[in-house]
Amino acid sequence: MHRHGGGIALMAEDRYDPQAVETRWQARWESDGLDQVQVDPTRPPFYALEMYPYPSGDLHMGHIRNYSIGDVIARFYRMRGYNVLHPMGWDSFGLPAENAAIQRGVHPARWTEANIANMRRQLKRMGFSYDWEREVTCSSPDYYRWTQWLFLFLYRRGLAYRKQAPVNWCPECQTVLANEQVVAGRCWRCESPVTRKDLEQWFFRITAYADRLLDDLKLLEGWPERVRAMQEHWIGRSHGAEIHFAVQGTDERLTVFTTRHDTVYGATFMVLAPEHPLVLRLAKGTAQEAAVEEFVERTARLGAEERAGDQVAKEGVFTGGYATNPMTGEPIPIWVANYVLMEYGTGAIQAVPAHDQRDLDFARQYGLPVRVVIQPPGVTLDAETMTEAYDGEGIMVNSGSFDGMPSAAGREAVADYLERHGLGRRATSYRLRDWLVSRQRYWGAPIPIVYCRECGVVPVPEDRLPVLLPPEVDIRPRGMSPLETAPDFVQTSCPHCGRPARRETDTMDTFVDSSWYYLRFCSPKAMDGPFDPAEVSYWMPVHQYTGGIEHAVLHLLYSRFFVKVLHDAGLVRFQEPFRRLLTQGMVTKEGQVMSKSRGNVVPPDEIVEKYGADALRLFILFAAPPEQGWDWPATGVDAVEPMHRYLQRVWRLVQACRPVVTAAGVAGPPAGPDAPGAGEETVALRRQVHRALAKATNDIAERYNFNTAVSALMEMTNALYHYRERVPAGRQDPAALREGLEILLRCLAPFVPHLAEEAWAALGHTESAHRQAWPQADPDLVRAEEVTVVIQVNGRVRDRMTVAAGTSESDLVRLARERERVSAYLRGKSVVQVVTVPDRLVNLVAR
RNA sequence: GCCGGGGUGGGGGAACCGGUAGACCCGACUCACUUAAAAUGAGUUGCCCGGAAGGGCGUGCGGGUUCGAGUCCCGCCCCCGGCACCA
Repeated sequence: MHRHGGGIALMAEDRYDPQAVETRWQARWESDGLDQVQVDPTRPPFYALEMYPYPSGDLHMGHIRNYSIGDVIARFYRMRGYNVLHPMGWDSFGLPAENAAIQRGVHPARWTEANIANMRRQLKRMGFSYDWEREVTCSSPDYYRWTQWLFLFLYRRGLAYRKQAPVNWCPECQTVLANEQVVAGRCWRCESPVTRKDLEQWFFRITAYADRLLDDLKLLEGWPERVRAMQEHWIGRSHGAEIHFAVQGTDERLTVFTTRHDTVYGATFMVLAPEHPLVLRLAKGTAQEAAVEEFVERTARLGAEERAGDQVAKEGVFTGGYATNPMTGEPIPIWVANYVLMEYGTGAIQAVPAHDQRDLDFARQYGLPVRVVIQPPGVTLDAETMTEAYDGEGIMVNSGSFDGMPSAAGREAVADYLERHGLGRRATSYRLRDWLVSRQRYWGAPIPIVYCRECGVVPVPEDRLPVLLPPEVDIRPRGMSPLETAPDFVQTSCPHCGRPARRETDTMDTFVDSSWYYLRFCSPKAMDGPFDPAEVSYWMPVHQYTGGIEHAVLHLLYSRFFVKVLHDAGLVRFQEPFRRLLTQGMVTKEGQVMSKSRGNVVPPDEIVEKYGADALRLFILFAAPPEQGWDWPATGVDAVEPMHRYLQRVWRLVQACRPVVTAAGVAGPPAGPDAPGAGEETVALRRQVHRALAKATNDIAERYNFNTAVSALMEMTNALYHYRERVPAGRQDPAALREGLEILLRCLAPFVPHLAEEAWAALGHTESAHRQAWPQADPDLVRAEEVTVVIQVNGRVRDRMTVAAGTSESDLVRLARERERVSAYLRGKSVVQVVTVPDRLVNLVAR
């Protein structure tokens, strides 16, 4: 055994210095325009997109993870010959800028600019390969002009409208919120309990696209199941029926929505939502009037959480009115209760306590009758004593001429009957509501609408866009739009008749900005429209979108809606914006979200300073598969150190091999596995290198398992290191070493672009490592020559043997039975069955 | 409650189609180099019994299918994320 003492020794000055190397190459790449792209019809496009950040001031670990993943994908596809669009921009409208302005007296625009400058610096320092020429900033007039244009585009298509409605109000943010932005009754941003307000607001008619948004989820095979499930649930389509109930003593009728019209004979009472317009009218003049009024008033005051939260007890009062069950003709009492929502269905339900748990709870609480109309298989329900409603399928009973019908068939039969007799009709209901886009805040795109006393609601003509945000406005929140306080903004003339008119003073939800930014990136400087159709048709749809799961419903649903509208107008050819979606897991610290207020932030800047961007990138990719949540280790910044050590190891390897592999005559291919001169160790090395290459390629392209791709590259490094260290110099093939090193460096390029480039240049290359083709694994080398075959006796591993790959099954069995250790286990027994898996195992079943 | 994802060494995580459980990295331990330490390199490291050879146990729990189960099936438990009176 020969030993080299200190291994691959290096002089101190040869240490890899990430700070110097990384900044040097960043400057070089920038001046070379390495990452800039144009449409090129001769090459296949690949649009690699990561969700653009809100410019909060600093990159956090979630960004680093998101963008490191995206950068590997972008660089990988570039090396595979694709023309890769990889842009970055800023989701720069939004509340934090205003809050900072209020707290520190700095204008939101200035605050935003400063944050963008810092975060752009941080992104560049990470070496992400963005085409910065395409940077978009959605708070810039060049951008929001087109956001306004798109608002008008929706308006002209009847998809933007104004209505008076009860809306979610966040008292902390002093603005309204869309349903998607209310999480468990609280504001998604500040977590304050949301209250209700009755306001006239602008909405986008996303419900008109509910069916397509739902049905087309099936097309999104490249999306994670959980995201599709979340959207499916959010849209919440239910097929059922509307049934009309006549209100006794009036001409009124009450319509309910139900998915269980097969249970209509069991409807023993009705329940209305407290906001239902009929509630007060029904009670009027009855003994119940005062009680109903009191109840309605009391529930109206409550916020969403207190009103409809999980732990809120059901509560209601009898309205004094009766309806007629259209099937039985019986009078049934009409109640009002907190568990019925005005927003869903018709705001009224038929209560079938025997077959709906909520109705049963309510019926038991108030002593209302229970009637069994569906008989489950094998059990007999007792209406008097049952405490659990039976909501499954069964046989209809107590249901007149429908008795004996299975419930599924009964639904069809009842629906036919209702339709035939004008008592109701088949209907579909959705959870999805229209998207409320008005915001009573300053830092957003002004809604481009003017109100004229003569002409009414008048859109600002497209050629007068953008409607600019006035710079000097008192933005302190006061429950109304800050733009109200800017007379020069508010007072305008009607674009239609020229008379004095008022501008709309609300701004748009910032999710409108992000619903189309991916289109703008295709032609960021387009002057004639939000995007250039030719450029968009080359790049779109996005091939790979990477971002946080928190946008599973919000941003991803809104963007899908926008694309469908644009598609219908013939402006884009595709139906879906994002072909493949990768949602990376959250980075936490001690199980908690990293945040300044918690004081558990691991600052990327510090890591970059200490170990370099490459080490940080590699660390976060190596730690866990991208979809998985992951907790930053207790060692904090220093957790990255092992990756720094690995990069030093790669560098030492390259330095040590350099004189040998760059010597004259080494450029040719190494001797093949069958060449007479090829030493055993050399072939073994090449097998290891090519096998690791094949694994890394597959892990990146097919599985997005960057952690295992990195581990394959580490194994490749170890194989090269051991070859160089342990094989006697005379038997080392410099060409094989060179081949291995060059494969390694090209594979490392997407992960650690700076080190790869520096080492690539050190091997004498003058063209960038990032302009190289991704290496191809040689199938002859990937294929194993010798394999370890496991020998089992009765399913337990008892021995292993090394045989030539492809050894026949009969030979395998013969060889296995010859083994001493195996025969010891077989002594006194007879083999009754033999199972072989070629190249893997032999299992001898003996008794 | 419903939907989605998990539970594997001291830690992060591998095992892709039912076929060598624990790749790779960290930590720990031993050794070399060093006056010493760091760095670097060589090695050991799932648990238990054993001096060793060797044997037994082992992927949340209980069953099952199979020559063979981390992987498939049935029934549970726990953790994370989403939704939550949606009729």
